[in-house]
Amino acid sequence: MPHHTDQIVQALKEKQLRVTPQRFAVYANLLDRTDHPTAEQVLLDLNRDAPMSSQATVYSSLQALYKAGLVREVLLEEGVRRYDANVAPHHHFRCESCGTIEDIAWNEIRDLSVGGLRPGLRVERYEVTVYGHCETCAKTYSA
Amino acid sequence: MPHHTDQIVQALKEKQLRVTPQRFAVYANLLDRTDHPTAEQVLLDLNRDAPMSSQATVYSSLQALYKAGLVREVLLEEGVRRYDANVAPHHHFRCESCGTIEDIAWNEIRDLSVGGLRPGLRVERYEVTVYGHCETCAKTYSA
DNA sequence: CTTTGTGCAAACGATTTGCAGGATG
DNA sequence: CATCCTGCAAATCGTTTGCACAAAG
Repeated sequence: MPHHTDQIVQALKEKQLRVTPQRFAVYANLLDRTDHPTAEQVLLDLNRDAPMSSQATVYSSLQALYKAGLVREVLLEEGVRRYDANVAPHHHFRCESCGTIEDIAWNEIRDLSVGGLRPGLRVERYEVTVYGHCETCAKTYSA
Repeated sequence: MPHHTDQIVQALKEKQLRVTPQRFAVYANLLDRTDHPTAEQVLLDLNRDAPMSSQATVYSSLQALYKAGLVREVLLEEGVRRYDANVAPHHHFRCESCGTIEDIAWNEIRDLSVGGLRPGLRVERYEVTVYGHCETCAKTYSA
């Protein structure tokens, strides 16, 4: 339980978001997982035990959190929109076999020289996506 | 007209794809543009003068070309699937103001050390996405 | 001629929206 | 107590599919 109720409430309030049970639950859920779930996965998780939220509300909560800058969207597969509560700059690794996505800490990829691009372009930020196979899949489908 | 009819026909045949007017047109269209269009944009372009192809056919042509490895999908915005006939490895620049996407030649970004990742991960390839503002937008909304 | 592609319209799945009732600040 | 949120159902949008006919090899 790495995240305190108070911290979450605090974060929401700072962003002028009303603290409702549903919105709180969505954000807490995202903070507690690192698997970049989709809206539906969050919904399923929230309603695992007892009904907690509806589809429409999860979508709107995610949208609110996104606009507030508390979560980011991760787009690495066609037609799949994932969410991530880790908003600090970082990169991603995607396993081509099982599809899992894991974070790569920002400083694990260094020395990236983006300075040499066409002059006139104003570079603001960048992101690296690494594709390959995770441990498990590398073993299973090894080669 | 940088691409010859014969080359296109040749490329399709090599991939065991039947050469139909529609499929030819879709591929030729992609080869002639660098703006990473969506399926709908390709369709509109093909039917600009006279009806040339249908929605379903453009979708299936793109799918066939994609599976054959003649085009790639580019996913930088939520819910927008773009296509690119440049299948050589390269990076992308996306203007946050006008949304245009342009290619960054592979060798324009060097010295990327992907070796330091968690051992066990088998890295196959990577891609860099750079976000910022293009010349035009940098001027207009300058800061 | 056998196989594959085309085009229409209907089907689909993820996301969004309209709206009435309910909760938040 | 004014504003914003929830949840339901209907609407939307891009993409896919079923099928009859046409074209490619």
